[in-house]
Amino acid sequence: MMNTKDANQIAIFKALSDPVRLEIIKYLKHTEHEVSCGEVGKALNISKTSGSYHFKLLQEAGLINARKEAREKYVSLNPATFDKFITKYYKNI
Amino acid sequence: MMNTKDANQIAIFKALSDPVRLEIIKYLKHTEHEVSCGEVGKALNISKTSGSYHFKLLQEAGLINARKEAREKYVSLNPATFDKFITKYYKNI
DNA sequence: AAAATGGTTCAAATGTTTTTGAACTATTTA
DNA sequence: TAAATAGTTCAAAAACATTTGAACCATTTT
Repeated sequence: MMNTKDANQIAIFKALSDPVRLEIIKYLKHTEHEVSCGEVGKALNISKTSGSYHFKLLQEAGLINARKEAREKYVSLNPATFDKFITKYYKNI
Repeated sequence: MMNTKDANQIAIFKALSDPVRLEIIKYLKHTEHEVSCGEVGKALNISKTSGSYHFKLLQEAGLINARKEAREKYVSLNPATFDKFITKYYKNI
């Protein structure tokens, strides 16, 4: 009764159901272009350890794109997932 | 940074981020017409206590409509919330 | 080369959600 | 009227998610 698709859907909904992660998503939505995890963390007052944890979850859910360049990790929203997934989910449930 | 709107959104995403509740939502999506909590619980093998808990959360998130008739409680999907909310959220984030 | 910076990882502590069983209310059936 | 049925509520237990701090790796700056 619980397949891989469901697991993905749940990962996405879980990712979206936390205030910190919602703030991150909002921040990324505003900025449009990619930003470093550090910038986001500072702006939203998240410790780097906690930030690391949340970015990982968002990444795993496919809600953000991440790219590591030397020391820094750059993240940006993956609008495709957020958008497409939701509509798709509602149609195929 | 966290308003009432956010709280509602989070309640909805939380509601959708649990396997049991997703099963319930799927069940309601299939049946189209209203069904009793007992029927759903039996079909999905959820204890009545646990069912009561999950139906309450879904209700509070506005994802289902519930109506009590004598002993039984009848529930049905509230497609408006599921549908409308998601699109709205993505546009106004 | 040393110190600083940006991130990750780990384990422990803390916090939140979910499940369970017992006790309960209200309604229906025998 | 007694027993059964449909749900709810409560508190405890179990499970899961999040935060914290210390230690770490790699890169950049001094």
